Amino acid sequence: MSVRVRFAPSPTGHVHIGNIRAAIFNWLFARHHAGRFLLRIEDTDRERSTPEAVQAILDAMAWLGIQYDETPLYQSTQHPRHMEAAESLLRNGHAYKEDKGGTGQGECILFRMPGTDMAFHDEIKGDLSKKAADMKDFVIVRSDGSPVFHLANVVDDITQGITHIIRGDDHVENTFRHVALYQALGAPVPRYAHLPMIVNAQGKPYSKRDGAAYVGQFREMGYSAEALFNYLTLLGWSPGDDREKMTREEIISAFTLDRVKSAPAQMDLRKLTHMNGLYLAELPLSEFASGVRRSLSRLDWGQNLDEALFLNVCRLMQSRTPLFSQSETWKYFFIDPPEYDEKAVQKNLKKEGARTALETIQRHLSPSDFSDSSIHAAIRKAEAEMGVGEGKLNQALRVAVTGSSIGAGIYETMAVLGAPRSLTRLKYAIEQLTS
RNA sequence: GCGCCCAUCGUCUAUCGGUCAGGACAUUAGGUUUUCAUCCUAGUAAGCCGGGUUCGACUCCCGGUGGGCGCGCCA
Repeated sequence: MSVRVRFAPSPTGHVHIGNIRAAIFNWLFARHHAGRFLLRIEDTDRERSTPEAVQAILDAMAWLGIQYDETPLYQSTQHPRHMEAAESLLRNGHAYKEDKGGTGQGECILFRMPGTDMAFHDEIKGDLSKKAADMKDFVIVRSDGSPVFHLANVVDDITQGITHIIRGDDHVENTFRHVALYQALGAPVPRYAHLPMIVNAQGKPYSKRDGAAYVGQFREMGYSAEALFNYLTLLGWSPGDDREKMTREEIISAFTLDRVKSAPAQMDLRKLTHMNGLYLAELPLSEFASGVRRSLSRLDWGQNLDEALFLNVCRLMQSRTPLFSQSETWKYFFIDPPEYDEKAVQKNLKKEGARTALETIQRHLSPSDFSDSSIHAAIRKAEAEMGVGEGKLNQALRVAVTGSSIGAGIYETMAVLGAPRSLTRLKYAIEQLTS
């Protein structure tokens, strides 16, 4: 039988990283087995479900390249089927009506657990079982006539012909109920696989309070979809060898449920960031540029930048940019005069000999020949004239021209900046910032 | 409280009874470079505890401890 899996989020807010990881694992499983990956929007909670949240789910999936097969199923359209199932359970004695009282809400429908011990095989956790005494009957239809999650979820999975249910660890206990429902409904029980949770440094479920927790946030922070996808894949799973940075095809072909761990995994933003840097570095310039543009567009100085200059800056900075959002430190390339970092100025410019050094450099620099190699040569001459070692003048020059003590090679930086701007800044620094 | 699950460097992980317990991130020290980053080299760093089983346990079993999840007319 061919594999059919699904991602069944409820559209009640942003897309949590743990949820999207479940989607990724389902998708990987489907692709590995040449099966189908379906999307079901569990929008029965009318109070909390919103169209915006549905869109957020669609956006997150599209961004990460998790394509679903077939038309998405909206759970709210399945109400008749849910009720039909409840009626049939009522008829054959697997369910009964009762007024649980207390709040005077009237009668609801409860599912009658079989009263026997239960067991199922989890593809990740192995054989799991539970004693009859530890399982209670549960509500499947509220007194207001609406179906509860357990019923709707199982009925929809039957409707969609789901063969494998891959979901978060927090659903393990529900599985006994769901298996009983399948059996009472006379449907074949699917295979189950429960993914370990993603936790924070305290071992608690990873939440928005631990930094970024939603897919949209990672995107805003400048992570690339491929890097996030790859990293998430490594949380609770590994290919079995030392590979980490892998292409999608490699992951698909290596992905099996028996290699998924059952212990919770802690999110490590530093490792994600490192991996992101590897991905950004190998992006075609145009793609890197568009990621940066997206990030910069939020800044007051980041819009309508000179295209040729922008591309040159991207080319220069790409290999040292671990996050798109780090481009916010590139302001000095575009805005004159640059913002001078006080500490850098104190350390490199306000010192004995700085003025003379910069003046010497100024004399050797030729506005008509401003390639990085000729700038390089000019600096070497200045150093020779002053009797200092190679590279000794670089930092002072860097601070004078960019205002910052960090950046790409200063010769390349100046070449990108161009002679007029570089020389103007140098002149300004000599006159105003040295002492 | 009851039930279920989990446990290898700080973190993510490899190991499916015999390994100097490997890799990656982070970290430390060098090197390259012009600062930062990249890159290269090297280093520090792990089997929760206690019992068994076995010629031999990180690996299998039991107990303990710790942690997580569940116990809704939420999903």
